[in-house]
Amino acid sequence: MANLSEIARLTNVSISTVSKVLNGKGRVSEAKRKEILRVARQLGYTPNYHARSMARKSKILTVGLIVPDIINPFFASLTRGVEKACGEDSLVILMDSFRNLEREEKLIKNARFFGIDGIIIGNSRVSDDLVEEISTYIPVVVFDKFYELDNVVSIVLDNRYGAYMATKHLIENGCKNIVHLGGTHELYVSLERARGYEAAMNEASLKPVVEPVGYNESVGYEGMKRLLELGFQIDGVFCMNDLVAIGAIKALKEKGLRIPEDVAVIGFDNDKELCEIVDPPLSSIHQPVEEMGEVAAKLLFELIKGNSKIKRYVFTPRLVVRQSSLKKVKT
Amino acid sequence: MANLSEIARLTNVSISTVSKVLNGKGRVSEAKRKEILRVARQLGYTPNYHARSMARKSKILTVGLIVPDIINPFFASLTRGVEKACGEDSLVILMDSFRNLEREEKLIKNARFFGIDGIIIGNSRVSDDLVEEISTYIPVVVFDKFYELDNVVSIVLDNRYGAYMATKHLIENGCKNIVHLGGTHELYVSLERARGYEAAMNEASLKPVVEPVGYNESVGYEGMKRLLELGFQIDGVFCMNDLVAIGAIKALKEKGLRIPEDVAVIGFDNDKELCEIVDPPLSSIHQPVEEMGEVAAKLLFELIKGNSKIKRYVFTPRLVVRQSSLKKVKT
DNA sequence: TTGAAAGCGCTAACAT
DNA sequence: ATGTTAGCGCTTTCAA
Repeated sequence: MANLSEIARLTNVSISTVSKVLNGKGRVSEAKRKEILRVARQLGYTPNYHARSMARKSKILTVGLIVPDIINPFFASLTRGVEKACGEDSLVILMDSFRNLEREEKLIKNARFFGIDGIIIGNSRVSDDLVEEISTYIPVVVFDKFYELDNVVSIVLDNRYGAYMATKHLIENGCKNIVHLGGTHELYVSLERARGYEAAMNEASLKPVVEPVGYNESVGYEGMKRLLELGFQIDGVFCMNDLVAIGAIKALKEKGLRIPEDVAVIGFDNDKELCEIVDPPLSSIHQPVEEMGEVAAKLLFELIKGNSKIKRYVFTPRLVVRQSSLKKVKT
Repeated sequence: MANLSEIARLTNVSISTVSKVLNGKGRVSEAKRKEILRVARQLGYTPNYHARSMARKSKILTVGLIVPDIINPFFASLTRGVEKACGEDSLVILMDSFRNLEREEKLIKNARFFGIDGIIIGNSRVSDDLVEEISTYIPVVVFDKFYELDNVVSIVLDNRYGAYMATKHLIENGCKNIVHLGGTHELYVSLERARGYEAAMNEASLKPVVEPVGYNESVGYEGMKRLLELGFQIDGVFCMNDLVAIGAIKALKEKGLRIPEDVAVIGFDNDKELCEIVDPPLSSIHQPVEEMGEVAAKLLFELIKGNSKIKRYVFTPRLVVRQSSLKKVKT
C-alpha cells in the first residue's frame, strides 16, 4: 500500500508537503501540487484510516449496534434510524447475534476492542451484570429497560400503556370476553404488555385471561387453538405482537369464526407490511421504531461527548385501527 | 483514556512489560503481573484499536456492506449472510442508502477512507464507472451484474431461469393467458425476469403480455387493475416479486376472481413471511439470499488476500409451490 | 525478567 | 513555500 513517504520520495518533497497537498491545507506551489496529486492518483493512494485516527484530535465516531435478528423488521427499522442519525460522519458497526444470547453477550463484551466508541443494545434479554460491566468501559444505550448506571441511557416504549390502549379499544368496541396471547416471562416487554392488558380489563371489571405464548406466528396459532379447544367464549383477542395475531387469526378462521364480527383481534408493533396484507387488515399498536433508533444514536453521541443529561427516554405508542378490531358496537 | 504508559507509570515498570502482561506474552514475574492487571482493571483500560491496528501485522478485516434499504427483507437476509461469514474476527460496517442512489454512490466513494478493507454492493443500480473507479482502490463484490474488472467479483442469481421456471409452472398448470407484472428498465434483474418469462411463453407458443411495474404492493395492485380494465382475458400472472404479487391478488379479488381457480398467481423472492400469510399462500421463486451473502463475504476475503480465482458466482433459484398457483389441470 | 527503542502512517506545530 | 520534528498508543525485536 502506497503511503505518504512513498509519494514524497517519488516527488522529491517532504512528507508534510504531501500531507498538506492531499489535505488541501497550507500553501504549496502549483507545480509540486500537481505533481503530487498525479503521483498519488497513479499509486492509488488511500490514507491510512488508523494512522489518521491516531494523529487527529477529531475522530470519526463509531457506534456498535447489537441486534438479535436483523431480519426482524423491528430491528431493521431500528437500524435504519441509527443509520439516519449517524449521517455522514459516523460509522455503524452492525452486530447480529442470530438470536443467540450467548453470542450476543460475547459481541457486547468484545465491542470495546474494535475502536467502537459506544454501543446500542437492541433488546432486553442481556443480563444486567453485563450491561453494568461493559458500561464501565464504554457508553451504552439500551432499549426497553431502565438502568441506574452512570454510563447508560435507556430508551423505553410505554408498553404497558400500549397494551392498555389496545385492550380498551376492544372493550369500547363491545368485546366482553377478551383474552391475551402473550406474557411469557422471558421478555420484559412481554410482561409489561400483559400488565397493561390486565389493567384495562380490571378497570372494566372484566376477567383477564392470559395465554402465555412467545413471539411468532406458529405460537400464536397454537395458543389460540388451545384456548378455543378449552371452550372459552371469546369475542376479542389482544396479541403481544402482529405475528402472534396473524397466527391467532388463522386459528380463529379455521374454527369458522369471523373477524371482526365474531371475534375482534388486535396486535402490537404495527408492522405495516404485515398488518395491511392480512385479511382483514390488522389493527395494531404502533411504536415509532425508526425514530427510537435515531434518538438512541443521538443520546449515545451525547453520552460519548460526556453531556449525558438524560438517563431515560420514554416513547408513547399509538393505536392504529384497521378492520380486524372493528366489531359493530351495540349502542 | 487510560493507556499503557499510564499503567506503566503507576506500576513503575516499562511500557513493554505492561504490553506483555496485557497480551499474555513473554515472561513477567507474578508480582508485577498481578499489580499490572489490577491497575489496568481499575483504570478501565481498553487497548486503542487504531494503535493496535497500526502496530500489528495481522489486521481485523473490515467489510463495508452497502444496501439500499435494510428494512427490505431481501437485504436484511443478505446482511445476515455476510455477518455469518464474518464470524468473530471481521467487522461489518453497514451502510444504508435509504433508497437514495446519490447517497449510495457517495457512500461507496467514501468507503475507502474508513479503514474498510473491501466492500459488498447489494444492488445493481450503481453506475459501472463508479464500480470501476472504486475497484482500483479497494476490492469489490457486486450483486446481479457481471464486470470484467480485476478487483471485482460478481454474485448473480439466474433470474432469467427463475422467471422461466415460474412461467413454465403456470403453463403446466393449465394457464394459457399469462401476463407478467414487471420488466421496468430501471433494474437489471427486472429485465432479466421479463426475458425468462418471454422465453417460456414463446417456447409454448403463447403470447407474452408484459405490464411494466416497479417493486411494491401498490404498483402491483395498480398494474393488475389496469390490465383487468383493459379487458384482458387472464388465467395466470407471474409477478416480478412477492409484494407485486400481493398487490395483484388484491386487485384480482376485488374483481371477484378466485385464486387459483380463475387466475393462478406466482411471485418471486419467496419472502416466507409474506408468502405464507397471504390468502391463498403464494407460490414463489426462492433465491438463497442468506447463502449469497455468505458467499459474497467469503469471496471478498479471498479478493482481499489476493487469491481471486473466481470472477463470478451464479446461484440457481428454486421453485416453491404453494396454493396460489395450483389451478386444477385438465388432463 | 525487564526495558530501551524502532517503527506503523499520519498530522500539526514550529522552524527555515 | 517547504521541511523538520514531535507525537498519537501500541507491538516487537533486541539488548541488558
